[in-house]
Amino acid sequence: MKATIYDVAREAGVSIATVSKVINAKGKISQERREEIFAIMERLHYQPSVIASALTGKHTFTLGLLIPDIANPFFGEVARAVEDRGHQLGYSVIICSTDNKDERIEQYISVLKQKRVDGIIIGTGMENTDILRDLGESMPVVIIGREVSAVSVHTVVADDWQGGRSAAEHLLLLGHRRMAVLSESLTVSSSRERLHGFKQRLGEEGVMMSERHVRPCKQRMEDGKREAAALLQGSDRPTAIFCCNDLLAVGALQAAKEAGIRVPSELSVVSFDNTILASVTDPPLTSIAQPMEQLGASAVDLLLEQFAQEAPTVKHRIALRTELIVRESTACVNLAYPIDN
Amino acid sequence: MKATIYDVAREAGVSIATVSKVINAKGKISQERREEIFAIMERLHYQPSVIASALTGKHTFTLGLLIPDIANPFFGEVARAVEDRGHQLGYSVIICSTDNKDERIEQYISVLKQKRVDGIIIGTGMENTDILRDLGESMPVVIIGREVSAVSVHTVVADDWQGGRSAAEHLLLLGHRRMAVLSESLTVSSSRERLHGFKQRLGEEGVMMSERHVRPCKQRMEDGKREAAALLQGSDRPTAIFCCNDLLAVGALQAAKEAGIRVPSELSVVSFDNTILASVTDPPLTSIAQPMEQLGASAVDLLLEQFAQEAPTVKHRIALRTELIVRESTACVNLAYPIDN
DNA sequence: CTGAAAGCGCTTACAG
DNA sequence: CTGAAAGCGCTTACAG
Repeated sequence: MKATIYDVAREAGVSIATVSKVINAKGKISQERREEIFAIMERLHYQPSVIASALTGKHTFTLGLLIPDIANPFFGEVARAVEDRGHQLGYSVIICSTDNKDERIEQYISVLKQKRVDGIIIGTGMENTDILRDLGESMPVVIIGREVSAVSVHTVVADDWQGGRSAAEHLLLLGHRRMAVLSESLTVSSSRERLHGFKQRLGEEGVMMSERHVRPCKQRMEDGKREAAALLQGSDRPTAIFCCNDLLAVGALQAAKEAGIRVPSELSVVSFDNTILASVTDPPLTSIAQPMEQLGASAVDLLLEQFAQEAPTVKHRIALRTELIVRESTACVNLAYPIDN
Repeated sequence: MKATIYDVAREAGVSIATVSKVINAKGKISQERREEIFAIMERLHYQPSVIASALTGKHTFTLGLLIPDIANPFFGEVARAVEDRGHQLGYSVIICSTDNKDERIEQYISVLKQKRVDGIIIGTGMENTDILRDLGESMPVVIIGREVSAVSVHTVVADDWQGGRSAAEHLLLLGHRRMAVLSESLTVSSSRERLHGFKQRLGEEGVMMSERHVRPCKQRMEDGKREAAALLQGSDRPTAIFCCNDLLAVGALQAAKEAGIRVPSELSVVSFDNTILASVTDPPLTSIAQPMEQLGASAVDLLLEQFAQEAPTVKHRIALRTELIVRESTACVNLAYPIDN
């Protein structure tokens, strides 16, 4: 049988209260006793039960992580960062892939509450933000990777606006003037910000994009491919496309290939996220890197911070800088290739 | 405050035992009482505490999943499958990325034990298999994706041997005779099996591979690239390479590109796993697909099965069929390109 | 510095 | 069909 605190106490000839104190480094216990008790715990392979101590009001040392899909490389990397920071600090993480479905979200939240997790990190989209509001009132929460302005919670995001600007900046420097954007759904704040930053930077140089050059897509690769194909057959074909995530950029690459348009000599492509996908395509993608490690780590820190304070405090919003990673999908506008038919 | 079983009992004018029985559908409770109590639970938003019921000897409804790295797309997909099957059956999963380090493995196992998870799925490599043996004796365990023959535990794997044969078969049909392999570390059983199946099928057609055409690599892409580059500069350059995972194949593609060798016209590449990476490269990779969903689901089923039976039973070993997915990285040996210098 | 006792929110024989 | 009571393995005032 597994040893309990009673076994340790009996063996040491003390009360379980004393053992509990040495385990938790509370109260004053004489040095000798402490060492003796540690020795006994070791000998009996005693491991305190997290279950029992959680029931007594302490933490479960478990966190919930809600994301759209753990199989998506971007969220996989974020999850790894959350896991690592949590592990360092003594917390485990339960993964919850929601597919952005409110129903799954509510199911998962209900389970996490029943398991009394200490806090929840939310990286998933949802229709009904009331879910979030209620949740935020009943336990520590932090949102990662997006804004939900309707609700007041701690938030950590990449600086999407600045990322969009960097993408524009890079392309402008390469001489591009006729550009297009493959964006995600514009109901997502991060997509809006990326687009906004991109357009704004263009505007500063007097460069305008026609509305039909801005194409919102669903998350998937095929969508990116289809929209990019449409973009590439117009007579005012863009010389550069800014894609709001790596998957979309892969689609753009494929569309260009099918249309017989070479990247980067005839078309530059900049993507966003810089997941492993960006380094695997041909050509490898120039991409705006999100600091996924920091994103995950900060989210955990912000969450644990809330355990400490009793009163609800002002909600933080952390925006982390993105970084332009130049690979081979971008080049100077090449005038040798006429772009007007 | 959150409602407890006492609140429900008081409200219903019954004992907590009765409430407990209706929650767990145990014993005989009159239909009326049952319905009345359900109504009250609903009204009070009562949710039973998993913590408390776990302490009383019941399940925690939580599983541990040990894998090398959740950020690796292959394991991301497996994790998603495990999560989904678990969720269906009422279980949550805690992710544990081990980096294949025994130290991390032991830390995680210790945490999982303290949290009294109901079982552990192991998809990670380890040096010291004693860890596994001990673990298997103290709680339900299933190994996924590899064999650890030294220890008797339930196992679910892809049929790696058959997968290796399929790869060989495909290449033979395309007329290839001079082939090479980029394998993972041969200490991993699945790699050995893939290689073995591949060689064996070749042998059946009287095709031999020289020893220097079999190159074990570490997991990483750069490794694959370096080894492939070495392979491609010999005078007896292979016309086809079988890569034991997608990442290695990406490396091979890159090496070929740098050497100015075209895929598939001058070199065919077959990979293994069929993760998202295989569909994103240029050309997209012909790959031996592992049934990742089934792998995950079967692992969960095999684990839960163990909760039912008291006595340790014969250990199962499930090998799931792989499937050849033909994309554009393979083609007939092209005699137009002389391969001998 | 140490311990007795109550309590966390449940489940499970057992008795009626 | 229903309930009283013990117990799961801890922590926490409180008293000494």
